[in-house]
Amino acid sequence: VYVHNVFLRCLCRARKLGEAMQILERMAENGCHPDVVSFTTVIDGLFKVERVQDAFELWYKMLGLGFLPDSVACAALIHGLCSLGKIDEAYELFVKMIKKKVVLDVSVYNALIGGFCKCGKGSRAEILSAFMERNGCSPDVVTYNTLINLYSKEGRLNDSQRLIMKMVGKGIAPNSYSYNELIDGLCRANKIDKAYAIMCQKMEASGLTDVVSYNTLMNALCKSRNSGKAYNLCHEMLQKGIYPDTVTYTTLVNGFFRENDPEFAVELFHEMLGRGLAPDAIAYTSVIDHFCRLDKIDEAFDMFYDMIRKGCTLDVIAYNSLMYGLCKSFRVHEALELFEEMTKTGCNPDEHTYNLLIGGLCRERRFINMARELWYQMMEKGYVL
RNA sequence: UGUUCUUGGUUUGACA
Repeated sequence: VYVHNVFLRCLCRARKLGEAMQILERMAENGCHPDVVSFTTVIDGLFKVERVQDAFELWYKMLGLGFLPDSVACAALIHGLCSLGKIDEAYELFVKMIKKKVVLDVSVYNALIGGFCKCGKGSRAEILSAFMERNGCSPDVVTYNTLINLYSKEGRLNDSQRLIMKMVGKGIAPNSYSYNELIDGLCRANKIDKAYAIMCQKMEASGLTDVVSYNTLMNALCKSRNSGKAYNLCHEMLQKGIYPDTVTYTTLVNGFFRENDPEFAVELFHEMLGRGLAPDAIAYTSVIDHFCRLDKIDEAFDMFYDMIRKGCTLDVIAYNSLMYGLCKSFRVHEALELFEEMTKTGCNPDEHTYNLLIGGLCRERRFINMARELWYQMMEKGYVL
């Protein structure tokens, strides 16, 4: 079963859910009966490719076979729903569980608290974290981190710091997530020096500084047009034995493109390849986007094909970037072809897609009717121009 | 062997 489960996980991570489901079906025939772990793995995988319906069917199938979902399975279900914006359904399930007097694990609470945070209902997240205590479930480091992140994103830096003090007081040691979230909050409030100080003083002391800490600082520097300073941090991190990753490079590449140094940006991209770091969809899209802005559509397309060749999943942002570039170069027609393609491949257009296409179509009088058509389509989906 | 928390990519406008 272990081997099968590991294999299932691999398939899910490669987004091969069809195969994963087949394997799951056939396991019993091969005399290897799937367990809760097998089901949870695939259910989680289905959510990650947004197949809610299938995930639910598998969940009920699991129940039907007499399996009792454990806390990990419950958390996976709740989180899956939340990650697709179905917070109300997640909450309903949660309430049902409470009513049945099921003893909920801290990770189930955490999943729901995170869901509330993500959809902008921070106050409900706070309420829930207070509720869990009363219900006999103590918050753990993840609970605290979830709230620290919330506060940091909302700019409530004092609350973030207060929470770190509080967890220490309760004997829960803050980890790198806790501090990285705080650092990120400080950076977003333009307090980069303070963020750096905390990294050096608090994190360094407990060996918590990691690549994410540096990436966070470097991103802040790049955003404030100090990409050079960000780049210099590379040396410092290497001295500490922390190695730049794909995120580091992507951050810098974007920084230098934005500061009108495309040559160095491209050089960094190649340096990344040279170090054996595989660019992901975000790294590719960044370069594609900047090439488009520089009217280097052909180079952008080269990257796009490269990205496909490497098996990166083309997401809505990748399509949007390229379509934007095409519109900008008055190649609206090709943009519309891509639009069709993305719809066919099951990549759903978002608000940005419609805005950019309509913007592109309006630039030429002859396309004005098509613009109108898209506008109606957009409104049907509940987007606003 | 499975779940929950942190960093990087896309649209338009207003003001200056």
